[in-house]
Amino acid sequence: MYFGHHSFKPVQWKVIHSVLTERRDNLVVMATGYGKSLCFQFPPVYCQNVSVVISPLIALMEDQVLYLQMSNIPACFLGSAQTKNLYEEVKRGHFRVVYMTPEFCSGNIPLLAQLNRTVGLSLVAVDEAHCISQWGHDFRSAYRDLWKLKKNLPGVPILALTATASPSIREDIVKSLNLINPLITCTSFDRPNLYLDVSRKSGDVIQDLKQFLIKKTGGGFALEGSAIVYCPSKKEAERVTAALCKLDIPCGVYHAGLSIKQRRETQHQFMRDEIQCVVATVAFGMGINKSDIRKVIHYGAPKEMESYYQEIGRAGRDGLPSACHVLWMPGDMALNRFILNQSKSERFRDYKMDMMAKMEKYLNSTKCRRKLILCHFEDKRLRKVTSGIMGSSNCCDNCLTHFPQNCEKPLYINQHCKCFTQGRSWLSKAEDERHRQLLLQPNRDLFSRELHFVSLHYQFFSLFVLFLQSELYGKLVSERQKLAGLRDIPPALLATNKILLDMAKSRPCSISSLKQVDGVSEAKAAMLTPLIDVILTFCQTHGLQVDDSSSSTPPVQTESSREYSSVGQSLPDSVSVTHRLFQMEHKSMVRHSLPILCFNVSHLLQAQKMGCAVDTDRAGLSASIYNTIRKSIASPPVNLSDFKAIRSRVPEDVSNFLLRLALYELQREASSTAHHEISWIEPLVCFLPVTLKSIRAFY
DNA sequence: ACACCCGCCGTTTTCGGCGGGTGTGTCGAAAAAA
Repeated sequence: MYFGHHSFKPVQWKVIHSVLTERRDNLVVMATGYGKSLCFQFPPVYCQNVSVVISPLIALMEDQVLYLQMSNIPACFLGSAQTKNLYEEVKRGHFRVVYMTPEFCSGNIPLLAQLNRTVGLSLVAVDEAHCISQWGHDFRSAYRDLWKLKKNLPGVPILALTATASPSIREDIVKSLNLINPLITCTSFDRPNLYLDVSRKSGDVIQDLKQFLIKKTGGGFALEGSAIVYCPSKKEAERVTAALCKLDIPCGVYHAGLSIKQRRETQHQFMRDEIQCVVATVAFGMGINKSDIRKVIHYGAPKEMESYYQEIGRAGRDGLPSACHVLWMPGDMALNRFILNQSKSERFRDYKMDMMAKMEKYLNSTKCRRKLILCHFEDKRLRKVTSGIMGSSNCCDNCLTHFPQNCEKPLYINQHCKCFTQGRSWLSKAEDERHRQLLLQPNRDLFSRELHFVSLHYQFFSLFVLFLQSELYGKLVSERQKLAGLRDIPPALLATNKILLDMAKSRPCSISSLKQVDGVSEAKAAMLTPLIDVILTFCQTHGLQVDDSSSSTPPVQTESSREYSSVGQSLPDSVSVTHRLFQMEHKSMVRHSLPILCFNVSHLLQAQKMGCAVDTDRAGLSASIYNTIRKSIASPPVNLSDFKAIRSRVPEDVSNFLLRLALYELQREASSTAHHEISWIEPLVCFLPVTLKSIRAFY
């Protein structure tokens, strides 16, 4: 099986089905990361013939060929950069997928026709089809010649694919390629894990960018995760690079003024995480297939919504939270205008000026940025895409109304929240293994703040509960790095972060269970075998069960995991972890502290409710408190499930947590079957061995 | 349209102001040059 454990997503299946059964033309507008490649890679493998894929960039083709070869699918590319003579092999049908540039394609239509007669073409795919409209007028006239395909290969379905196309561009694509009655498929343009914001720049690079940097303990600055900084000109890119280098941030520069060798080197270093940041012009674009980019910063106004969306689309492809910042000043528009004025075609110029005006409107807008972007791309006749978008603190600067404008959210928390002052000092100490214990003091202010703020903290602290999982994830990442280094390929090509995350969750311990992970093919599974050893060692050390999800292989249990699972078989992961820490590992809790959302002790209550033993005395429920509670609800008698009524009778200094703990005990005593939902629990402070890496990996 | 560089001027020696000139993004193919 070539594609391993791939369940087709509905849209992928719809497209593939229409190509295979109806031989119909398709226009596919598919969100980044949805998997549009599968639409043209699967049919030729299934039909045992060949797909021709038109792609604008040689680097892009090289990447995809490498990826397919790793999955044991024969693939190649044809064009001026191809040094080998592959024509005979192509004609013999040796390759399933043949990539080519539009220039090569329009000059070699007879080759395609011959291929169709001998081997059979399952389809011709035009990848990055927005190039037809975006560049077609000016530079890539070859894209405009692709109408020849339909004329010369009448029976072959044409598949136009893109991740960025507004309705007018979609129309242009259909017209330019001469598609006949095409099936038009659009997935949502929404990228919920991207936070968007816009602010003004001063021109002082360090002052402008410092807000996105974190201070290292030994002095100097660093970025959190990989980042791209887009600049409007080559000169500006060099200036920004120099400024970041001054701050000791490992970064590289990328623009068309550099030699191919230099550019390759920068991209290479970036893909292998040898540098944190690439400062670039728009030259650094397509083919950047790095899934863990955490930040895309535009240092200068983007030209238009299409390119902006494409550029920010490079962030957070692994689905983890990422941020996209624009820093601009009105003067930036002048350069964009100048460049546009170079164009001879008046119609083209007018169109682009229009697009630029839209961009400027976006930059100045106070409305939800996500909605603005979606409105730009969605079809007016199908106005439903934006309906599900709700403003939230994770969405954009305009939905983050209670934070000061022009201030980055995490930065704001770092600077203004007392709780995080401790967090920061812990982070700096935690570089040292011996100090990796966490005691966060509570802060009552926290609760008087708005709901968004509390939810932010919830998001942050709920990550602690996942610490074991993220610890394993960190180990898998470094092992992948090692493996990729040995093979001299980009780490993401070996396994995306998404795959590693899934592995950290399900902890596969055999090739067969590894193949159950979405996106792991037969060939990939074989290459990822060393990761299984990492998982096994980790699980043994931490007493974790392997093969957490349903798997054909029987799970291996260690001594401690058996002991553990015997008491809490059906507990959710997070509850199990809490319960184990408290009950089995005797981690201490600080009693009578003010409320803090660092560790959800409702897990303890949940565990208790599900029949697990909880040392109530150690949790703070002394005999005297227990008796006080018992007395205060005894006369007149009150329904044990009426928490509100009970709360009003019990002295205020007894926390909700202790009260609930006592109530469960009382209920158990009374053999009552009445249970009630826990709506709000005061969590307590506790020690938790969280590693630095685990927090960084998730936050 | 705008930023930036360079050289000149005036005045009086070390530098600010001014004005003119220049540069300002990207793609692959192919032909021509080295």
